[in-house]
Amino acid sequence: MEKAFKALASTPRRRILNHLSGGPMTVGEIAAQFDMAMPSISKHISVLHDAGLLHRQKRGQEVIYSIAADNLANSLYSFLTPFCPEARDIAANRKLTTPQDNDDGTNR
Amino acid sequence: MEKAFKALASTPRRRILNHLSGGPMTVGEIAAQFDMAMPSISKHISVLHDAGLLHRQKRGQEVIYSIAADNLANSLYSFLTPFCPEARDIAANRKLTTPQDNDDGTNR
DNA sequence: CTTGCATTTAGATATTTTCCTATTTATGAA
DNA sequence: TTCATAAATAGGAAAATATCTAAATGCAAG
Repeated sequence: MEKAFKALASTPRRRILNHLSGGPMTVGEIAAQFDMAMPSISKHISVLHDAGLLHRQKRGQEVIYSIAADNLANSLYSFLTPFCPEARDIAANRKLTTPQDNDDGTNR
Repeated sequence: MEKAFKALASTPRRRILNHLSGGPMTVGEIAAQFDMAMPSISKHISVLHDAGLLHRQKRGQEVIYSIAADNLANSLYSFLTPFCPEARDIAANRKLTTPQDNDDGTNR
């Protein structure tokens, strides 16, 4: 959870997540949205992936990332629950409604 | 929201929030839980307060802080909604169930 | 095998954050 | 007023983060 919060503490990284909310994208497609050198974007993406917030899938020479919605929600909900107990309710039945949940073992 | 995420990205600050989940406390009471110099704690608290995550109330020479549960929930929920739409439901009726919501204008 | 494209890694530098000690401010009590 | 206590501010050193350019890696096509 530590990693998730660190990952979310950066505006570029939150913007990357927002772009990805439209669906899976390659690194190049993400980078095209930013006025930032490719390696910097790549680093941000890897921080998000390291935090378990992104899924990763290779297709040829491209790498496609998508939001790990489940883990994103888990991190925030489980943090929030002690302060705001009714968050538990939604956390409980989240699995029923969350859309994407594909996976990959391709860890570098 | 930027400030809230930055504030939450620190382990000591999240620990402070956890301590405060037990109820309002003075700076000294919080500091007693940490192996860290008082000014450092004071700074962490002020970062949390700046982010709107803590309420502040003076009583004599003491300053009492408490969790601004509403804003904490708001920040996280509103961020999460695009990725996890069902979060909206809980966000909508949150006001009905959230416990503490006292306020103070004492802004430094 | 060589070339080209997508992505990542390395290394350097600038900025930001963290945490300390010393000092200041604000309040209450003698 | 003077002294003591709670909290905040100031200033500085050390560590972490962000970003760049240059180089390396992985894959596919000719």
